[in-house]
Amino acid sequence: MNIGDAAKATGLSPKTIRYYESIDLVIGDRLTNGYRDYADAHIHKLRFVQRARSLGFSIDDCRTLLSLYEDQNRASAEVKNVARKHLEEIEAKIAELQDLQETLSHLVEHCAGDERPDCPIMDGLSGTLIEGPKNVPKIH
Amino acid sequence: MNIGDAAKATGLSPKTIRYYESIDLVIGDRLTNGYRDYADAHIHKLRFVQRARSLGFSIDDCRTLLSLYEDQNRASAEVKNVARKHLEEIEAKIAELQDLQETLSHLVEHCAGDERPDCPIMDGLSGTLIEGPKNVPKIH
DNA sequence: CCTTGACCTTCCAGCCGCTGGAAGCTCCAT
DNA sequence: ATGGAGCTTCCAGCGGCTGGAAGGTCAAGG
Repeated sequence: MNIGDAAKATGLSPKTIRYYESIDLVIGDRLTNGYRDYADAHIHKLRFVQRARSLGFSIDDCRTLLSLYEDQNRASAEVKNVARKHLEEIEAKIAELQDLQETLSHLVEHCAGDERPDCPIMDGLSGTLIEGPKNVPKIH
Repeated sequence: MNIGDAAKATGLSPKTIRYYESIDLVIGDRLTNGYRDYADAHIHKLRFVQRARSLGFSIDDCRTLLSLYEDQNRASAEVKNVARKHLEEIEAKIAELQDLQETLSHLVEHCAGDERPDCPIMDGLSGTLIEGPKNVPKIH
């Protein structure tokens, strides 16, 4: 199976599959013409990574999870640790965003939103009303 | 006021202040020795940006907000639009993360987390249990 | 047999918002 | 005069891809 079909089978883009190879995450075979070739085992791994990524696991976590996936003798505790740590990060992130949401929604609610220049949002940003979280979140 | 003091006064790092200059966001004066020099107006702008960033506004939003900040005749509606749009992004992000949280916490809860290899988390990642969001979030 | 076009290959650059580090300059206190 | 702190510029790297250029390969149709 060449990379285009592998892409369709996994929900990843060919670019992403090549990228995963370049970082030694999932490496397919090669045909004599230089084309990549993916067997079922590769497809399973790629799909595994796709799912882990869609749950927000980092590439590094995926690496760990893949090696546990391959390991017949793994302890489920190891998997659970990785997942729980990630879950905690997500929960922390949610809390952080909820803080922002609260501050912002207060500001937005109190802004008339008309043609006049007076604006509590601007006042908030100019003044010392805001004591937000230290780490600025990124929205993507 | 040189860049180090400006950094202390604004909560930004000197690096960040230089970066903001490099992207034409906030530009200070220069002394004859080449050192940057910041007056009160610059400090206010930098602090404004610092607060906007800590609320999660993008640099581009900051650019817009700064120009509204400078504009005596702005309509508060314009500010409100920027803020509301950002608020909506935050809310969308929260919803997305809550989806992940739910999926992940189910998986984690059902994993024994002992020395045996059987693991519902792995089953979830290998199988088709997960139909997560399309856009993978980033946690930072 | 030749062309077309879809696929494949590699490599380099860019996204965001900084941050680290190197190399070199200036200033101030001793 | 010297040392060290702080300033300057420039380049590279973080994560996780994505876009695009330049070129090789393959299968179908004329």
